[in-house]
Amino acid sequence: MKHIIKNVKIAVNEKTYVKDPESSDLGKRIVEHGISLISEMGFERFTFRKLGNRIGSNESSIYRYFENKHKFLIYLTSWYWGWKEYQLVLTTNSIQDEAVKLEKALRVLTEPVEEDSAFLHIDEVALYQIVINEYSKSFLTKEVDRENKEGYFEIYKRMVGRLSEMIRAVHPGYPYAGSLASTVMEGSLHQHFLMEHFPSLTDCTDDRSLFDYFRHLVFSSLNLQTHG
Amino acid sequence: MKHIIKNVKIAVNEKTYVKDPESSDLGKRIVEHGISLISEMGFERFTFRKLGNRIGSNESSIYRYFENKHKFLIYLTSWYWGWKEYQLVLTTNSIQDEAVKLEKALRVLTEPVEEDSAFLHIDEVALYQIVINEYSKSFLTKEVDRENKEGYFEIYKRMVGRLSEMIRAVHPGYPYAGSLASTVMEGSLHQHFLMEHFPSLTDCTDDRSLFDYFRHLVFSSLNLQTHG
DNA sequence: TAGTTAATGATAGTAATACTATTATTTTTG
DNA sequence: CAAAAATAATAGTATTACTATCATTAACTA
Repeated sequence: MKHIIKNVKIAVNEKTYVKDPESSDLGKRIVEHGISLISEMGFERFTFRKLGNRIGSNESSIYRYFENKHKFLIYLTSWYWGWKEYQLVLTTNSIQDEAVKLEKALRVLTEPVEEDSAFLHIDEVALYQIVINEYSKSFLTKEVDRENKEGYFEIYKRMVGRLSEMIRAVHPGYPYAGSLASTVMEGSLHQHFLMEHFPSLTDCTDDRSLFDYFRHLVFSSLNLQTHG
Repeated sequence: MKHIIKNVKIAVNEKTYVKDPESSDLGKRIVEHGISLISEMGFERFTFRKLGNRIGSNESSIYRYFENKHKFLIYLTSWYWGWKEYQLVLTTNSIQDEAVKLEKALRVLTEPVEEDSAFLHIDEVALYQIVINEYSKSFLTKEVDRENKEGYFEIYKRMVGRLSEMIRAVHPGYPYAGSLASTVMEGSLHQHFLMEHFPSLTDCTDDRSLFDYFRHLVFSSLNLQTHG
């Protein structure tokens, strides 16, 4: 991913952290090794104590950055969606043809995640694995309504909104733009998971076929031929 | 739900329990109140100790039925999918027209869950809420491959298989029958969740529109008009 | 440069969780 | 009625998810 603007910072809801991890070296190491630890051992087994050990720092210091591991997960996944949104806007912005724009958006959402050299302490590929395996856990909770009110899922929601706008632009009369957009967003993560763990439940074998599937799904829903 | 055959028992993988909860009164009370407790407080906050307190029984007794709460969740959700599969087979079996059959299958998957008087100790409506809110957590783990090998997700997989068969029967040349089937299975739970917690991300407002959305999605993917 | 403040680290402690083990009591069954 | 099976009671362990306090180090300021 190449950036036009240098020194971009992905903005994440300030309520997800106690102290901005971007503001210090320790904060960045928490994020960096938090990503690797969660992707290695999974969110359930991950603890701040283990993370402290890994970075040679103290559990209590991590609590000064994040209230608990749930908030930490929301921080990380929000960062991911903010980063993806940035890519989405950047790649689709200049496209005039609405169908081509929508197709490009689907490509951004399904294509393999690559390292972004603009954020040295963040391993986007590992973070993507976390999003695939853990993102649902951030909202499948009893606190979801309160946390939603507090804005923890704003970026994701904005992204679904952008995608449904693009769908509506291609076919203004289609009545399920929001549902289709959220199906694609969630579905692409799910199909990725199935590719890795339940290959018999999907026909997708790589990112290319994943894209083809969703392109076909969306464009036939909109009664259009694909542009590939 | 009316049953043709009386005394049906939903078969769940025996490895999910230590002792079959259907085999005793205590077992049934564990299942009955386990469902209500999990749906009330969510899976994270649910513990065997709390369940023991609620049913006036002992924590250690519950461990004689289920190894841990994760296995308990897999038991409950497997039961749900087994029950749904039974309905799916029963309602679609006699239908000759493949498109009508597929449509009926989508209806079974999206229609509101009703109490089934054949299983007195199971509150299917509450169980459906558990499936919506917690099912993903049963496979989004680091143990998923081992547990998949041990057959914990067989019923769900069989159900996706049945649905993809129906899709293929309607349109043999369609190359994404498995992906479409798994998208519908997971997507219908997800859209239900969105209806309750993120209404701005979906156009579905009730089970009727949920069905309409998925019918349109599936049938336009297969280049067919709907039969409604 | 000393003094203050801020950041981090070390240590301890608590309540709850997720169990295991042992023994006692009750219920079922032959 | 005795033996076996099921359940209950109690206790105990390691870990988790924190909170609190105090010590140390780094940074910045008068």
